[in-house]
Amino acid sequence: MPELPEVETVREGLERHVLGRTVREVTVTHPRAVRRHAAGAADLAARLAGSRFVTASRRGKYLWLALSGPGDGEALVVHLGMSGQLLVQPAHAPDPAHLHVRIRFEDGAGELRFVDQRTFGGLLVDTLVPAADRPVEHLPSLVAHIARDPLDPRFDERLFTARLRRRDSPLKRALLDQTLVSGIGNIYADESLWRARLHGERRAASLPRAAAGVLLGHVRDVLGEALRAGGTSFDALYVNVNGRGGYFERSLAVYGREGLPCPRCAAPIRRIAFANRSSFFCPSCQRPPRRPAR
DNA sequence: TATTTAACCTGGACGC
DNA sequence: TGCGTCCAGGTTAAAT
Repeated sequence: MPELPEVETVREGLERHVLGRTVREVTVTHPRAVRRHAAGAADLAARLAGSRFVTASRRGKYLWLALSGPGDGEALVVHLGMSGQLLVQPAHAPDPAHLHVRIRFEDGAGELRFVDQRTFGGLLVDTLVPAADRPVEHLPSLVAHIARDPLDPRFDERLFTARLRRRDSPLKRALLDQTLVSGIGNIYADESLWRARLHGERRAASLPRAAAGVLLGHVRDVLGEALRAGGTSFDALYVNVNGRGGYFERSLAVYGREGLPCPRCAAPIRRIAFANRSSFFCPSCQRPPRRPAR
């Protein structure tokens, strides 16, 4: 399931394999994959044709390829959702299951394919606008509301801590809020909270400033380690552009480990339903708050 | 305004 | 074997 490390791994792959290449033709075989492109599949294809991909960027779990040529000032924006994959494959390779968008290039070499089993992901062409906190930086208008991620050199730690400590909501819900801090999904939220020995139901506003800083440090560590491992793969739903999965799942302490011993204290890991998700935690290391946030 | 909930979606796992 | 149900979860519109 793609979170920041997985999306960044894909971005790096795109940088290596599609930058500098000019789009010849785009074929959309599943309209849901481009549902966020309001003008429809034909318009998306027309906007991309003849344009060249010049940069591969990311904000949180969104990534985009800026265009030059006919699409100058616009970008192809991609969100992988839960199961989306961007694959660079030879044109003669058989179509994978759930292939929704195919992008062929003028050079006739390997094509870019968007594959998505659960269809939560998608593509669109969007206008680039100046970033609110740094107008010299441009990003798609769709992405403008997404906060910087903790690995971004321009991530404002003091602003994050202040905003976190104003939240009257559970800590884990705050970590998952992409307008507060981006790139963290269910897996890395659980892992970061475990490392910080904090329970996800604790009220964010109850966290002392120092503890918020420690938590952020653990978030950075978890994301950084996962990035170096090439991300986390479950059920083969996440792969990089070459179709290979990541290895970070071997390092998970709590996520998906219900009933198994906590690596720190050996207490059995518990799973609870939280915000329409599963939360995994150690009931011994991560004491539930006496008064959980709503 | 701030926060929470539900819906979107598919396929694998599981129970009967 | 076949059917029904549950579960996974990022985002956002709608509800509270």
